[in-house]
Amino acid sequence: MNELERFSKGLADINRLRILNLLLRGELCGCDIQYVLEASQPNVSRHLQYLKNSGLVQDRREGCRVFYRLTDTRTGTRKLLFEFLQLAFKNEEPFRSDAKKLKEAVNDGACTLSEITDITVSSTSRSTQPVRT
Amino acid sequence: MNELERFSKGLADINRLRILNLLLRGELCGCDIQYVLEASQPNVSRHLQYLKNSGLVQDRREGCRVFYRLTDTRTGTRKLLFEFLQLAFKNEEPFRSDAKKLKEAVNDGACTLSEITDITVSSTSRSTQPVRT
DNA sequence: TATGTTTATTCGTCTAGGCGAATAAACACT
DNA sequence: AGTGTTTATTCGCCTAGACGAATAAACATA
Repeated sequence: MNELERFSKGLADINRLRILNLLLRGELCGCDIQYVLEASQPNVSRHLQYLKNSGLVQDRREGCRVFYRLTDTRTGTRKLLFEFLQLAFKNEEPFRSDAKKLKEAVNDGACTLSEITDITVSSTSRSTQPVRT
Repeated sequence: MNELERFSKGLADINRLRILNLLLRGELCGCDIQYVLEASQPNVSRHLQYLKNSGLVQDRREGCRVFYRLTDTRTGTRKLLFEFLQLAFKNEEPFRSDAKKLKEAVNDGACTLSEITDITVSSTSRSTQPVRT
């Protein structure tokens, strides 16, 4: 399967689009994604694996958490794709409310957010321990 | 289903991507699309219906032929999407060879091509009758 | 070792959507 | 009416992929 086809199939689900929308704001751990999407844990995990296999997302383990981030947003087809998505997400639901909810979660002390691009976060809002169960 | 999701599902098949690649060159009738893709007639027709339902393609009947074209490439999310696709198709197979084959078909006297954007066509190459069975 | 947290996988189930063969439908032309 | 061209749909079949429940696995820490 060629690259563009893999990317396109990666986008072909509303939950995966919502995840990409969140990851455009920076690296996130699985539990925060799950919190924003209000989806089941296996659901979020499965879609994250699908996105990894599509070549759109990478991950990194840190203790018992896994952090997910977009793959190489600076070159090639992915760069163009992420630029398109950034604009397409901007004014459509549920992407707007998801972004809002993510911002509030971060302010409430969500797991972690490195490299915030689109929303402003005070440095005191970061914690190593989550506030939610 | 929201607009971005419909568009994304519209892209999630290699034959539909190949069709969009051709339609980026201009309006085309079904038989020419079928000729370039070397797919079965029901296959091409089904994917064209899917693209119509996704809101990416429109059609227009003219006699016993139906001509397909991209929907409103000049505004909103579609404009951005088609700009992305135009670049993404540029250097990847099978989109390059499809474009080449389309160009040759047009020079050989394919059905019709209005509004050529990417390839040059001599005015004498257009005919109302197809050369192929 | 025992417990809690986070993530991944397996299982069974279901639906969307892929395919070609065959048929129908729309249209042109004689 | 009859024939040919082009497009759409139906049929039966099959696979990919969606889902939650349950379980396993990875890790931290008491």
